[in-house]
Amino acid sequence: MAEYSKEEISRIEDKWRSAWEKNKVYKTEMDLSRPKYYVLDMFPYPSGAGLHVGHPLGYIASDIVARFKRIKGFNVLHPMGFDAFGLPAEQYALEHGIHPAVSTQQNIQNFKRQLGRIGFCYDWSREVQTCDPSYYRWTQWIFIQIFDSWYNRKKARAERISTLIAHFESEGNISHPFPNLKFKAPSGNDSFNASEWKAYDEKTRREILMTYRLAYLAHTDVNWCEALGTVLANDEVINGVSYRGGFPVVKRQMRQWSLRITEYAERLLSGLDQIDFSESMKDIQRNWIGKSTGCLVTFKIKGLTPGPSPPIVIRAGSERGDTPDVAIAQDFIFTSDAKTWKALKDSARENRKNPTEAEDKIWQALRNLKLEHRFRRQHSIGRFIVDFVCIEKKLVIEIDGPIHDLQKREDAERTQIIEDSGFKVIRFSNKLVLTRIDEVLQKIKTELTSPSPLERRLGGEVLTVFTTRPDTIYGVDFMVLAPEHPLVKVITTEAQQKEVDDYLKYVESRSEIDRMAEVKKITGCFTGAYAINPLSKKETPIWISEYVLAGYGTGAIMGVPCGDERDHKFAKHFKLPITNIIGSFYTGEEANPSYEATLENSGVFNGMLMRDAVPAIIAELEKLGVGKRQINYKMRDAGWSRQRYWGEPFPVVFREDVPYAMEEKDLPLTLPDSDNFKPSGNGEGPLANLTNWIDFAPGQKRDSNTMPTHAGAAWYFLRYMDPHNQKEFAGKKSLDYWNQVDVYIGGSEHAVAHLLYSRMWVKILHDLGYLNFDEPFKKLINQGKITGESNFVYRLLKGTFFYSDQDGELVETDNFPPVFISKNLKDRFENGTLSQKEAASISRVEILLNNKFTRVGEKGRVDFITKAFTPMRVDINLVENDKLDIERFKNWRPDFKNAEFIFENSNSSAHGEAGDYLCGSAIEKMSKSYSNIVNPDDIIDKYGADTLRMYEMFLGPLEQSKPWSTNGIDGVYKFLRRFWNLFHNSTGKFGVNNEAASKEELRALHKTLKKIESDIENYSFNTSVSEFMICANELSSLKCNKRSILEPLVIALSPFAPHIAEELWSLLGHPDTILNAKYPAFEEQYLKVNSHAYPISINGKVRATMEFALDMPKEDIEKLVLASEILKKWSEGKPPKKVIIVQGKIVNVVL
RNA sequence: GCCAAAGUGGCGGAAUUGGUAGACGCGCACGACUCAAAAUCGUGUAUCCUCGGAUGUGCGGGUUCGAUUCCCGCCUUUGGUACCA
Repeated sequence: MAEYSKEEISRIEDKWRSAWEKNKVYKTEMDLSRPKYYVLDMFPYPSGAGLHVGHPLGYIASDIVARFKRIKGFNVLHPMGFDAFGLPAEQYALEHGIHPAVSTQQNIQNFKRQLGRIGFCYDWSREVQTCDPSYYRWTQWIFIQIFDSWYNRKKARAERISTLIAHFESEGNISHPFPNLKFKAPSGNDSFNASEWKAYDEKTRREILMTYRLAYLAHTDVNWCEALGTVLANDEVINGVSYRGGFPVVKRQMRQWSLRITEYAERLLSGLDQIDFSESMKDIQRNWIGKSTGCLVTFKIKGLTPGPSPPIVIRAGSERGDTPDVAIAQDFIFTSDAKTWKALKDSARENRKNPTEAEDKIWQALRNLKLEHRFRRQHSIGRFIVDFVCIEKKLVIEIDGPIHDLQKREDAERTQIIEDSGFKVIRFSNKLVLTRIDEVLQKIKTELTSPSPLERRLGGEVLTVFTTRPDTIYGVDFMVLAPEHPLVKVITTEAQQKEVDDYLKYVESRSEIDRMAEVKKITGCFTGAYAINPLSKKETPIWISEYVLAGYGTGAIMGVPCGDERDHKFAKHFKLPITNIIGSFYTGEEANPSYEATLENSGVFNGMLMRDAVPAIIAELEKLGVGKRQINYKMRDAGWSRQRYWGEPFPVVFREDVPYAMEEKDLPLTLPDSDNFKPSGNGEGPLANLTNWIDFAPGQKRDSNTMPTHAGAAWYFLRYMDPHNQKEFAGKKSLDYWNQVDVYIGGSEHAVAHLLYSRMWVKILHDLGYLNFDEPFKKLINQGKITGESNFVYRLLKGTFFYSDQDGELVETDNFPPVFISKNLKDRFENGTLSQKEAASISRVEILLNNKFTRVGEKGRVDFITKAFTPMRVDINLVENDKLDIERFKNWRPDFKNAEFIFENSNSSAHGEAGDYLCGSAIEKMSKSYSNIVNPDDIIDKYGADTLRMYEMFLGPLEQSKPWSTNGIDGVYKFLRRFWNLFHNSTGKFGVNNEAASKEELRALHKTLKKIESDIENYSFNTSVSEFMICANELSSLKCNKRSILEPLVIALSPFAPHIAEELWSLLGHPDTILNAKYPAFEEQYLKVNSHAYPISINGKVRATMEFALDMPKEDIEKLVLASEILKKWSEGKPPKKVIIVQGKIVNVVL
């Protein structure tokens, strides 16, 4: 005796949820005898705001797929977990003093409770939480594997670092040059050989290996916010200022971990062809990877004749003590600034008095040689004192004593800094000087006779650019360097020095905000130098400009104004001549980047189509040895350090500043418990505050950073396969069986970061032999975002209350309660179209406030003298149909207790009497901070989980974003009731009969079975809900309550509305759960019709329909149509010109 | 700016190897039941109209017997990206 009422729904749903849990129906085991199917949701970050109706959209869809695949006979893996490390919990801890571990667990419990109510078929025994040490133990383990790997470009795969060491030992790095050309061998060369490698000490070797590791430590930019004293994540920086507070953010270098994802650029790109992601998703990733094919072209720099090589002035560098600035000055020699010079003077003198044996030996030898260049000893350069220096030849000689051996690293740094100032540094060991002084002197002589570094650069150095348009090389009118380009220091002429200095200063002064605000602003400066075009031999001026980025390509470009818009603007702005190589394609007004033009003014390439000239010119450049085919990627390596507490600690130990991976047996490195989450203030993470943890053993240090939340999310789908494994991140058998995720459903906001990192980690694990697949996700579906409707009240701006005092002066006061004005009234007030009545209503409030708040001695008057109102979001639960619930609003926040309102309805009194306060509204994303969250619990309380599930699907196509609205939820609710009623008689008693089904009934059933199946395969759930409705409507009108029809239908409905389906299934007499039923096969025979109502169109307009048998030949149809009354009526006697008959579709007669 | 997706009744949306545009639902209107209301059930519901018809899928063209669907050119919205040579 049951009606599908609210009480009954809640009884049924509760009953089955607990039965499912009790019987562990969702527990999944490996079963090699059955095909597997892996359905995955993007696991949520458990926020304090709880689940809103947007979250379940994707989860419902995946749940339908999982349940459908199960009744189709697959062994379905459908797990859920939590992405539980992250910033919000840490910020919450800072604000409320609740430990992230505690708030995270609370939030997870709440999420699980909410998810539980919707009836998902998750196997919770496989739950993972990224913040659980038993999970992040393996995140750390994988990190170590990545750290212990390098990318073998020859084989295009990751390998163990041991294989790299083997290469180094047998042949140095000749076959596997440094991944980044910036790196040099300790000798200063681009490569080293096997014997050099063998001679390096442990630290040097480790430093070299670091430049190859797939997880590596290097100095990289962070977003430093001085005002907040902390480092910010990229998404906490908006337009160059901090997301909170709007403080300026600058780039600052810090030593951090990065993942060398750039090595995988090509495979991440080509892998897209094998996976089923939407085209737009692939485009976003392709865009991000940003591959461009082109070539490097080297231009000779026209020799400069600046007279004697200019002396060098070194300023001691900034307080932080990094690289000193270098400038070329006119007259005097100064190798430190005055202050540093002074500071170092005494110790230099001291050193000169007490030379080491080796130093003394060299000094005497140098004097005896009577060289034409003078050496100085113990001379300060920048902030260093060097052993010997020849200023004229910019040569520094350093003797490595026993102390030097202990500080190789510092020495290398020091050498670098000194060399950056234009000196060449040569080092000799103490031992060498003492035993083989001749050899040493010979080396010094050779150095003195060879050109100085500056001369060397000027004479031999070339300017290399990257271009995707080598075909335009004859159109190069100028070259542009990034301001940071190292050549700038070298090539600038005396005449241009000041201008260049000023420009560099300007660029430096420009903050991120300025640059972002004025992206298209054209600035630049001529260096005075010229480059020689390798093909046309033309000399073109070399400029610097901030529109050229140091970090991409070579940091230099060739300017082709007729073919590139930016180059064109640059040329116009600085009035540079423009060479036209594309004839009429260039109008003089704007650049034309076409490939279709025929080349002119291009020497031997004249007359060639640009498209064809690209390879031809590359070939020519390669032949001349001045060009090389090159592929560039926009993508950068992924910064992997976060200066945060609530994340995975890096499983490394620093000894003498060299990082070593922790041993596997020592994992996990657990996050130390602490209540101090404040940033350390010096740019390091909060862990830096825990010195006991950082300096855990003598001579050993830990990393104060933690990993980003991407780390835990990069592999969680693998852990689900074998979540309790204590020995491995997942067992090989499980990995092989469950394999790739068959369908992954989640939001498109993870298009780049999460999906790229997951793909990269899987590729690495694959390369290292742990996985037999190298793409994690076979198919990706992006569910649309569900946006919410926020409501606004309009508060009179603070500080806009005035009263006039005794002397009639207006005095500002804040002595008044908040006043809110109704939406439409506010609009009219703002644009000055208030009616008289409304104006009166407002002045009534003024009078009222006047009476209420004017104090003794404040003989004043309240005036609204501005029209400024602040929109303020109000909790949507206080608003219904735009009307604000005044009483609840007053209790909402304490400071609104005494709020005053100016109501919409001007007829009613402003205060105390009835009137409506109307709120404004806007569609925004659902967020706690917008107070516009719609909680699925409320919907379930009202309609039940089945209705919620079907309604969310009915809302529209899964992938489409849409605003939440409950309009129409009744339709779904009514459908379920109607469906229920098919199984019950008018008194609510359950009963089906066993009569044979009619043709119509069978047709209705099988049409639905077919449509549901194909809709689920196409992720078109909104249309499947429609189909169920149509079917229920048809069966209702057929008054069908036959078991043979209804039973299969319940199975088909069960993925969508599992609770009602399970109840009906049980009422139908099945003791086992419907989850173990089989999806009924549809049979084509029931769908067959033998005739079709052909629409008869005349001249393309449908005029009538005629019923013909489907197998009627065209000729017969034509005859019948031509003879019909319809045609007679419409042809008006005109003879038919042509008759088109599409069998089973349409007839069209052309007159 | 560039790249991508999308524009269909009052609303959510359906239909694309080119073949009856508006399925299904909401809303609305009318009717049945009821003393009444709710619930439920039934009927109708793109627009215009001289009631025969005409128009209609963002706008303007084109291809076709036939275009929401294909092609060209615009407009608008949303997402991605931001001087990437």
